Amino acid sequence: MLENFKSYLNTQWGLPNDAIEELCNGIKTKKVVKEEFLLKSGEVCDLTIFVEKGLLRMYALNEKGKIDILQFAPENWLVSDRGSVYFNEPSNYYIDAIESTTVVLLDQNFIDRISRLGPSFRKLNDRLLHNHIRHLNKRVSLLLGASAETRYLNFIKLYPDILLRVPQWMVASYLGIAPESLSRVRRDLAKNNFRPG
Amino acid sequence: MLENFKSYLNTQWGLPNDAIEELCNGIKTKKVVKEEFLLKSGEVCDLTIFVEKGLLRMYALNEKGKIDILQFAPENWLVSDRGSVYFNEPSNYYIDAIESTTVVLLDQNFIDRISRLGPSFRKLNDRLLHNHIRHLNKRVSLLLGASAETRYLNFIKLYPDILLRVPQWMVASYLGIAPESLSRVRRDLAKNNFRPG
DNA sequence: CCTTTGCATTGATATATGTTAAGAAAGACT
DNA sequence: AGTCTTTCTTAACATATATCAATGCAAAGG
Repeated sequence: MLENFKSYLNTQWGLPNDAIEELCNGIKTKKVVKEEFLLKSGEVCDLTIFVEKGLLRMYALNEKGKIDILQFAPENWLVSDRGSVYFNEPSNYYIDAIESTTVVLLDQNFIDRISRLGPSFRKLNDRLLHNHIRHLNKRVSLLLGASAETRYLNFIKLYPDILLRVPQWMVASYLGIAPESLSRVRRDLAKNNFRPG
Repeated sequence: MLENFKSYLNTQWGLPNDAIEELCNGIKTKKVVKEEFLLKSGEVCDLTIFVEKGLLRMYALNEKGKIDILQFAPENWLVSDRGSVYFNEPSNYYIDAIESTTVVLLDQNFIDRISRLGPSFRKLNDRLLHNHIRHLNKRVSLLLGASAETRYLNFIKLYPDILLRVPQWMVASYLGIAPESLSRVRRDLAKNNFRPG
């Protein structure tokens, strides 16, 4: 139970095993069935989600009422609307389960407790924030200036595992193109002897 | 001299005036002429730039060799490739001056000194990071699912001042469209009695 | 086992946006 | 003032991607 989370606490947070057991006592976990929501637009997001097993997505609804996927969150990922948490304001995003998923819910109480154990949480969180910004900058620049094909190739390199776990239309949604367009991009790549992986 | 920066230190960082004078002693400022670079792709970014007066931009070159503007930085803004600073890796971005600009260069030495003055710097930095992520998430979701017109209208609302200070083709570059397309978007908006401001 | 449902693919067509080229307007420089 | 440069606009045309509709397929559920 919670193997991934405990291993994460150990390797990423640098916590010793006894502290981990201590921490995990009052911890909230949850089984999320496919299509169940952990956050809906309009709600204030008050927690960070660690994915123990399974796969989540975070998305927005666009002006045409369609889903735009901002990010996927497979095992060992943290996902949250950080803006909503930090500024305590309603979120514009949804987080739900693509697969049946086991998550660890990190609320303010947990953050407080882990912060008291030393500065390592703060350091990790700082790294996560910077990494997130770096990643988003890259994403923005690809969306600004790269073709659908380039964006798709980049996606494959970055998330080869996710590619195999979600339907193609979700990849298209992440890339900002129609599923039919992605199908054609793939056909053209195949024509030129491209093989993923 | 450095009025904006000092006022920023006071109101945003919550520093008292004597501490500010103390801090500003060894500080590095720089006059940047139009088109002069503060960061080039391939360099490791080792500082954060505060814009005292003037206007900077941060951009990437796309696969066609064209400029994609990630952000503008007018007075009282901080700009930096945070990823490059934090992970000490080469940047993919450029930062240069759109107008003749006076900047304050915040290097590690400055950060160290200001950190010693108390926890308020840390808190502000944390807020800046979260705000940045919130902003980038919004930008990504607009690029994923909104039309050029919607993105332009959003830009006007968000940066009415910048609209008047940069050539239209830079706005187009920020929006991820060709300058001719922006021209058409504007014509169509005008046709329907739209007036900015 | 059959039906239903969701997904991927394809073709035909539509639309938004890009490209090229030209000219007009506005600034910058001498 | 005149010349050069940059910017903006417009038009004609090209292209990437979207939309609509139909089909096939495979997995899920009765």
